[in-house]
Amino acid sequence: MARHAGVSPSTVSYVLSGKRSISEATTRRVRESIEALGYQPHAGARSLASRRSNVIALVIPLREDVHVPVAMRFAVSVVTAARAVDHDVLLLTQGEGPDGLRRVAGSAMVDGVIVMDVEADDARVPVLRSLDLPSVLIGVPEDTEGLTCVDLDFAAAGAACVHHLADLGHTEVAFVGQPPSVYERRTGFAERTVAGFEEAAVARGVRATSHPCSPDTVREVADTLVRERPGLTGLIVHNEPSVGSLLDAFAEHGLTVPELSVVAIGPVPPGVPPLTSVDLPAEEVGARAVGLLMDKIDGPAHAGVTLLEPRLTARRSATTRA
Amino acid sequence: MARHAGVSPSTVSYVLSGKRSISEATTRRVRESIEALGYQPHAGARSLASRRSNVIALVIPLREDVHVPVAMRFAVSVVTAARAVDHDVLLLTQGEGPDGLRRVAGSAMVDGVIVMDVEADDARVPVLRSLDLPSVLIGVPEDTEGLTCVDLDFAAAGAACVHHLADLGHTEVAFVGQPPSVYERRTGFAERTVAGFEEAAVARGVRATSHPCSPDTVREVADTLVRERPGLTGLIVHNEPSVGSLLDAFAEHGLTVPELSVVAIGPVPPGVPPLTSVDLPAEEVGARAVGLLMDKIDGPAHAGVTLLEPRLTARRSATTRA
DNA sequence: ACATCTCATCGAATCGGTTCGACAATGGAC
DNA sequence: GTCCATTGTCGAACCGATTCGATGAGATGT
Repeated sequence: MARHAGVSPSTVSYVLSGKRSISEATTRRVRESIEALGYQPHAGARSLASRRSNVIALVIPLREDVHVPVAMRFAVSVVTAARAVDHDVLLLTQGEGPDGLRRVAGSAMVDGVIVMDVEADDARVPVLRSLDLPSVLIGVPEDTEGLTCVDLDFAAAGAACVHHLADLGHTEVAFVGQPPSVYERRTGFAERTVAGFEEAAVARGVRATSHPCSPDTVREVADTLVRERPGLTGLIVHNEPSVGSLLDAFAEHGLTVPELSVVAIGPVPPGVPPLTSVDLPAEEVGARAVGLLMDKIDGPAHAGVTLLEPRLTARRSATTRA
Repeated sequence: MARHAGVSPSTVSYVLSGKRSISEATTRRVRESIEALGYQPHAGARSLASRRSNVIALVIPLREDVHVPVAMRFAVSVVTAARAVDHDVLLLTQGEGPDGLRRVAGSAMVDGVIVMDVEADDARVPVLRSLDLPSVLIGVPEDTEGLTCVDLDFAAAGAACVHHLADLGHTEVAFVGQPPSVYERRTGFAERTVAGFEEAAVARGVRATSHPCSPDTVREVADTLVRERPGLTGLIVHNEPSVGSLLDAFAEHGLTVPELSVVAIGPVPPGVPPLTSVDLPAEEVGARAVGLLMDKIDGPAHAGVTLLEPRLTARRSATTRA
């Protein structure tokens, strides 16, 4: 390569990295040779010499209770954002657990790591602390000391739904959440949503109850609500995969939207009618996570928790109550 | 590291790779040092010297019409299988298209690539041919010359469903397939399933029609079938995300399972009643793909198309017709 | 005209492994 | 006791970039 352009290897490197000034003429010659030879620097050599692999690791969950399409949106947005800053993404699954982190860190395969689906007391967090590998969590554990986290402000999201319904005049609402297992393993976002919901309900003087819900307890949950909360007029659903069948179950009891006002948290399920909802801005979260990670990779960045403000979009599945 | 164990670097390398015989005593000493120091070889240095990165690329689709959970199952099984043979997985999205392949190949980032969601006339195929990068396709394009492909035998799957229904005495069946866009871009598996279905229907003398179906045409499709195929008794659904709402739509016309016999192709949707179906063996496909890729990486392997035999599991959503 | 400074480029060291040829020690075979 | 093969280990070259100090050529100041 260098020979083809008639310059030294170091010159080529400087043309590519721009770390020293190179004359325009030389730059052109080098670029032409690059083009002509289809030259691409050897990633391994580069990472060896520069101590940068230009790869980040993404740990994705593969638990059965996480909603896969949502996880995938995060993953795709992370890849897209990473590519935009010239980085590739190595896929780690939960399978290896903390050891996977140790491995990719120890072998210098990656410059940093993004961890999804963080639990309140996550086994990977101490490992990250001990590893001095730049990392960003998507999600918020209990103890965030020294950590960099990004997430939607789920507490605010839960509260926003309550406020929306309360503003419309509702005084009897219920929250239908994630499968029980999600709460049992203390997944941050689920807990925080319920907390935000309950707090806001108290503040607004709204009668409220909350109910975990998995795909096969949908009917049960609906039955219970119809039976025990006869005055119920508002429903907040934080359970994307089940919202469809949940509304069907209510319909069988004669309760249909918008007679029953419904607000969803999460991506809007394709279906009629379109639901009033707080969207989950996966693209933004992914992009922010990558941005923060890059900051940490070059330069000692400030740790901290970034919570994205929820945005509620009214779509007429929630209506005024006298 | 080498110094800590009192041996030369090459000896360490041979202990790790096993490419030369090393005395048991030395091996033990080296292993102890590895343990004590938490030593991990530098991936870049290794790939530079050995011309092997021990990383494979996985190109995953992110089109809106592919069913994400299914794609994810493939991805996870590929990662798992790759880890089992000491390889990591680099995630590429469709975003970069063929250039992504060129990039990772040119920079020697990966030893091979697995491509998912292959179309009949896929733009990435010629690139793969030109790249001399070991590759395996999950899916089958039109021209498979020189390619290594793995997939479920979707034609056989489509046929198996027809045979199952025909064996049960059905003579009027319909096939509800993927969204129109999937056929328009000529995705291999979708085309082959319909072909297998139609062929088998002719062979068994069954009256058959096939119908693309997207989430928002579910009702339309059901209406059409009820109206135009009054004698319909058997339904084959190759559309995981919509099967639930499709059956609901039929139910509204008074046609319920198992009065209407239903056979699904794809992962069984969680719900009652459990459907008779041909499962999509994602784990096996992923593992096979990785296995074949490893063969190609070390050793000139034989190209060819591997089609996994479909397995139909009767689950009583399809019943005898007099 | 001379010292100084800047700009562009080069050479050499370095990153941390792998691999091959060489070599000493050991053990049989004759 | 010599010769040869085998086994275990080492040394050195090499993989292909990056990076830093050095250097030569011009430009600038005086």
